[in-house]
Amino acid sequence: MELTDRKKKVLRSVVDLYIRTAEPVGSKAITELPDMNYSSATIRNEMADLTAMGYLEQPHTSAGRIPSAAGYRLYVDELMMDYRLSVDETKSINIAIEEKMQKVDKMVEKVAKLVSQATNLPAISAASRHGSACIKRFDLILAAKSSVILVLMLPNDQAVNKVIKLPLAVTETDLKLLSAVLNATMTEIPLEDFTAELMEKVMRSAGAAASLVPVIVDFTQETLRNQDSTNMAVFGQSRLLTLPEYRDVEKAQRVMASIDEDALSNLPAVMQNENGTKVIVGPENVADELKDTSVVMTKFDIGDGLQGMIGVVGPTRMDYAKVTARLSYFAESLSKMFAKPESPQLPEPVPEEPHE
Amino acid sequence: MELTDRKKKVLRSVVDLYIRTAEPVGSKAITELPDMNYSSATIRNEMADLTAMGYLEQPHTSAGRIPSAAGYRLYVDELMMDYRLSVDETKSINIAIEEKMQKVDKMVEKVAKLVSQATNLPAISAASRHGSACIKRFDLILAAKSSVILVLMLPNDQAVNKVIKLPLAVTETDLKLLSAVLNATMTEIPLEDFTAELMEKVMRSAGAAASLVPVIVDFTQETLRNQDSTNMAVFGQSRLLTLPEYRDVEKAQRVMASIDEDALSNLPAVMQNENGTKVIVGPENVADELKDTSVVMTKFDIGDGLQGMIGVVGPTRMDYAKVTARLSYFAESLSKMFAKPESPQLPEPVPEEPHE
DNA sequence: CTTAGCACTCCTTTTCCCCGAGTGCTAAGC
DNA sequence: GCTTAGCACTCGGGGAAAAGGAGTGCTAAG
Repeated sequence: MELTDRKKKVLRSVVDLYIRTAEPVGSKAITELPDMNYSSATIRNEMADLTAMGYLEQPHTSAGRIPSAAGYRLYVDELMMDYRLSVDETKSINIAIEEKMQKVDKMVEKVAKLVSQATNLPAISAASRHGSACIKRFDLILAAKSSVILVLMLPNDQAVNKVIKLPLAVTETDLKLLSAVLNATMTEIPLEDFTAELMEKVMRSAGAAASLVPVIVDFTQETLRNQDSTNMAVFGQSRLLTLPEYRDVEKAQRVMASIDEDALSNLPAVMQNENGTKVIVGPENVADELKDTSVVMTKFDIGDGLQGMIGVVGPTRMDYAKVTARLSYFAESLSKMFAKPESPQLPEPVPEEPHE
Repeated sequence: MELTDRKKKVLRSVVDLYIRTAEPVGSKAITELPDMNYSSATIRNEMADLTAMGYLEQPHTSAGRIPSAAGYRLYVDELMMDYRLSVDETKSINIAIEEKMQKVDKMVEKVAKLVSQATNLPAISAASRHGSACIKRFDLILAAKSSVILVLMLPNDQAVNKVIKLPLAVTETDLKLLSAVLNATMTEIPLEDFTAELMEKVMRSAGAAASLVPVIVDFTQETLRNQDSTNMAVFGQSRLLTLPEYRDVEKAQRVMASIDEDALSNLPAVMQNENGTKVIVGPENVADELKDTSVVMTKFDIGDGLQGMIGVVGPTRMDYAKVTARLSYFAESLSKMFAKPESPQLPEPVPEEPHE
């Protein structure tokens, strides 16, 4: 059977209405829509066809139709009208984002909260590294006779440090040498390249402070491993409960628990290879508990090799048009924000003045 | 009317049973308890008295009794039997805690998760600073001709850093001088002492690199402010939905939303002046939405002026004995864990020595 | 191809009634 | 005087039955 334009129009109407009302849509409701100059009988025939084609479902004989997963898919891919954000909406998103988000991990939490408020759905946000992290620079600071502070500089200009107690005294000159060696051999390389040979090579050229090398390498590897991990936050789970589909407590509980239990932890990885906004309709989810839950996600750029992601979780009946529009706008604004230098640069050069 | 021993015993039994069953408790159920050698009529009389005294309530005439807030209060303060943790329980808590918790903020999240799992209730955990934070040590590292890395060392050996772009070249010697000045004047002092005079004093002695001072001071203040803030995490909200009192979705939604909306953000402050475990019974909560929700909290010591707190949120009918026992054990184990030095302490900053 | 008409389905809501757990009171018993 | 057996009464919960109604598929006419 062919999917005529009229069938598409009917399908779109059914999805639109169902999104709004959460009730099965009957033929009469469709005829009452503007631009639908057919009788209910005609619509009924079309709906019967759409049901046969798998785009609609019937909860029971004497009920209206609801979209099937395939129906939603078609709707998302082809039928839904672009939702235009109102000036108010863009304004309030911008105001929300403007508030300072200093550290990336705090930012992740705040963004989740904002997105959740903007969509009235539980939101996830994450920051993860694409590609391997590396160390940009090593510094060794002599703190006292027998202890050294190791400072690792990451590509995003964050520093990680560790205090190392020494079994024997080291001179500042030793440390200079060692840090030169470290900076020459162990910077800009990914975790995988930290081989035993590399370590030996470093140790040979490390001179008096060679005994420090194993500790340093260990800590460096650990740091890189941590860097590769993803930072995720979820917010607003309770909003699920405002929706009629989650009147059923059991169902709500299952979904919320599976959100807690990291059912979504693979999303950042999934987004890696996606562009734009991705919609996962109900059964397309891998996790069983989310089979009747949809996920909409989009990514944004944090810079420094960090990849941001925001998304929401909601019922398959979710206002995809509105949600994708808002998410995209969020992502865009965030990308812009991170593109701007976050902290004010030093003021114009001032000529040194003589003083005291 | 006097609260005889028998009345207390009856009250305790009612609370115990109601905690277990979530159903109003009738006189017959009480008589069936071991150690209750009275007829149901006698118990009925006692229960009528307890109701008159305000410790019990009757949902409707022909139903059993449920404890009132006052009843729970009395139960928590005087009547409940100590719950002894089984070896299995202590073991599993210890195993859970043993997993490395490196950074304090990650730790906060993990602990919330663990507590939630151990109690089957939503858990809150927080780390907050009592008393003012300070900087333990400043380091300036010359990264390139015109950029300097500022590393602030906090008392807990965490490092915070910032890259400062310079308007003009600075020598390593300039930086040595500046960092010596900073370490001499700006370490170990709280945020409040960062006055304009202090800054001027530093600038006068800072030499060639004086233009860096404002940026450094700004960043330092910001860092200290951040340190003062409380780090909180909530986990396991969905567990509320497993309890019969939250069959009512509206109610669950209200409670969960108010947890999200920081209704609990004052808890760390409240705990400041408390010792041991604090139980807030339903209506004792300030927030209206939590009037029929109880909170149990306890604190633990992280060291370095950081105060940890863990707590759970649940129905007024909550197994206070079990929950307080588990929380206390958690707190104890965590305090112990943080008492072990995780990393060697940083020695005093040493006066600069001539080198090269 | 469209549409009015109609019989039919079956879910939802409402109503009604019964059941029984639990009560308070009274009077008898220890 | 405290305890307890007995009893009439209350009232919510639950299930069956009935009413209501939205929506369907089919047929036949336009």
